[in-house]
Amino acid sequence: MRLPLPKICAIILLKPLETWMFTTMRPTTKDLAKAAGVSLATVDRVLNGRAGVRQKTVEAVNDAIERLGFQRNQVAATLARQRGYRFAFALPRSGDEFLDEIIERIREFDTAGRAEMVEANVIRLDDHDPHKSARVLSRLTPDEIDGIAIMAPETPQIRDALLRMQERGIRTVPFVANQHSFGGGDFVGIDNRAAGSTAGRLLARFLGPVQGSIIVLTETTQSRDSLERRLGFDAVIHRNYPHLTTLPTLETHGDPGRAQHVLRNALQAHDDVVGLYFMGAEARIPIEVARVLNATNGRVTIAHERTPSTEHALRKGEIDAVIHQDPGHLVRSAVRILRAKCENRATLASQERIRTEILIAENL
Amino acid sequence: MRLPLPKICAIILLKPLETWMFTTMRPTTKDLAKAAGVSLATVDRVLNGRAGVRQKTVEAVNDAIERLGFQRNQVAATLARQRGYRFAFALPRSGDEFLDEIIERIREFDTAGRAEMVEANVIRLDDHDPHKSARVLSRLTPDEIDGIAIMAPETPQIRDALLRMQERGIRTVPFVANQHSFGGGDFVGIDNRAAGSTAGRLLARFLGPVQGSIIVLTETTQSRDSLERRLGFDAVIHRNYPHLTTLPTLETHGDPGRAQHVLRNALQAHDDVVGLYFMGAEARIPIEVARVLNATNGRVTIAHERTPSTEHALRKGEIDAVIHQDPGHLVRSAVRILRAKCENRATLASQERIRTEILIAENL
DNA sequence: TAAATTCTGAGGTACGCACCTCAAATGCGA
DNA sequence: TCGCATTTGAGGTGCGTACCTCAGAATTTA
Repeated sequence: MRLPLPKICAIILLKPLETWMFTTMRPTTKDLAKAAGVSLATVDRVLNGRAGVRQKTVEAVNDAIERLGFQRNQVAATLARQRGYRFAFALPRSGDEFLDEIIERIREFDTAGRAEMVEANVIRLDDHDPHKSARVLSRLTPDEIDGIAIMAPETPQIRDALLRMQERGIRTVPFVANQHSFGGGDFVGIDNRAAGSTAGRLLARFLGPVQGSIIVLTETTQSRDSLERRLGFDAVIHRNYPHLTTLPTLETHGDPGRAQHVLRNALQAHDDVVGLYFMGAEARIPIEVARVLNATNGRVTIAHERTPSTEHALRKGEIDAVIHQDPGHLVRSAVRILRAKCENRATLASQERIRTEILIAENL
Repeated sequence: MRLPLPKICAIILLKPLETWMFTTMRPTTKDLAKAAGVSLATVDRVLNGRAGVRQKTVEAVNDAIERLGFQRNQVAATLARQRGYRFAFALPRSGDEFLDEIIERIREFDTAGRAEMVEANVIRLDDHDPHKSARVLSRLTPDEIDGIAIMAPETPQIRDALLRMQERGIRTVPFVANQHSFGGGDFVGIDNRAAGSTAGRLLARFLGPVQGSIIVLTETTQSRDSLERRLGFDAVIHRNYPHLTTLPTLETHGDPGRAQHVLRNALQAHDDVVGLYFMGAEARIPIEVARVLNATNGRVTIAHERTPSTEHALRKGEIDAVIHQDPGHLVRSAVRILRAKCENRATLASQERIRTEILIAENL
């Protein structure tokens, strides 16, 4: 039997150097079987949760796993599966620039992941028809797909479809927006309340002692994200900066005309506007409209998500900071979580926390 | 022969949904051999760069690779290697809190990587004895180690040791600090000039219209990192904020006593200090000293690297922002780069760029 | 106690590639 | 054209696991 911890010291002659060593041999299922006093077949049954093993035997095997420090070799396991992992990202059909970035990262990941037998896919859901979306999700079978990251509104239909998918053995994880943490505390994305707080703090710090009011502009206040960001934003401003006033949230509904209208109105109604907060994921429209109205000039402006629009505006000094979440990290984290679920492994929470990044022109 | 692109459509009945499909079969070395009209042995020779193949044959195989879109199955390749990947991080013996964080992440990675047949190791180098360090590195053989990430001063000895390691077939990558980009443009770490600029911009923005001078404190000005950060910092301040003056860099040499001395002197010599920039990786000492001297109170202060010290100071409001690079990303990126080198693959530059993060209390 | 049921073992194949050996074919120069 | 070195082919083994079958052992039930 090969023990888990025989090591060779890489630099045995250099004792004074602190170094830990490389493991040479790791116990295999064969070692496990011998240690547990059962056959390979039984070990396989236990490891893969197949039926037909007495409780006592299961415990004997688990005991041996513990004793040997056995870890399944995922490389061999993946190869033996005869098929790679197939993950999908269910995203809304209507998208913004940030969504485009995410999709590009998924494509990149898919290309790179081939060699590791991991594939990533995008499914576009009709965001205005929860029934249809739910039907699409309900049609997926474990044959086609191992796991799915979902960005979809929290309707009862979707919720139900998710539950049924999980029952069929498809792993799920809520992704970036529009979803409760659901079915086990996993969630891929930033804490939007903290993101709002960050924006608020930064806006106030950049303003310094200047007094006045702040315009808050977003696509729609209906979304959970907007709500949370607004909460975090207001909390910081109200608690710490009484000389600043936050105006009611304005909505663009994704329409440049309307955006221009509401922004112009707000600027006319309040002659003391010193800051703007573009709260939604689609900052392109607010930025363009603000450019036309010359609204950010002399005011501090903060937007969300790095996209070509925000990047350009940041470089030109039209806006002052961008609160961001890295789409590459989002994608890779989702895949890691889904894969860990497939393999019944835990994930390192610290590694999977998506950072709320602050971008200014200098650290783009 | 199996083509690379036969697909099954996951949602064939849902045409209106945009979706790309899952690849079912990928060409194997066997397919490659058939397509190139050579044997498996020859394919193997070409793929693994073994000698004894006519140029014309090599081209035929490469041609077939191109035509089929062949990608080596890294899962199978890793399994067949009969041994996992062994990577090491050569780090200075004397460390700061940030180095501790990095080491912790290496440990985490090592634990998690076991299942993927990747091991990570730490080798501590004596930073005051380049000869000894070089000797340590020179002793490493490809049997023991596949690649190494190196944080060590750029002495001729080290440089030489690195070259010889590369000749022996050990992959290397400069890591975080003290190293030129060396041998191919890879470097794991942030752009320190940009980091300095970021710090400068942020400091100035937080200060607003306030006039005065800024104290810059670091461990030693000898290091390349300090130099670059200072350059970036000064560039931003001088170009954009003429009402601010940057004072000459003060050095702590890692000594709290000395730190307190130089800081107190500087504060006494200049009664207009409005900001502090703790430029080194070890902000603990400056923070503690500043606390004793009550130096940051009423002044804007920026430090580098998230550590228990900086995190605590940020939460307490003793400092205003931290410029950070994520140690987890550093470690994983180094491993990805080393592994890609081992497998003769390219890496996605966009994925490997380490972000210069800005942390404030709200986005910790 | 016999029969039915549940559990277990032994053995196999497969995944895609790395690495090995040895014989045969090919190309080359003289 | 021969002899030699170089190049190629055929075949093998092994990595650690998944997944399969079927016979026989152990246990439970009637």
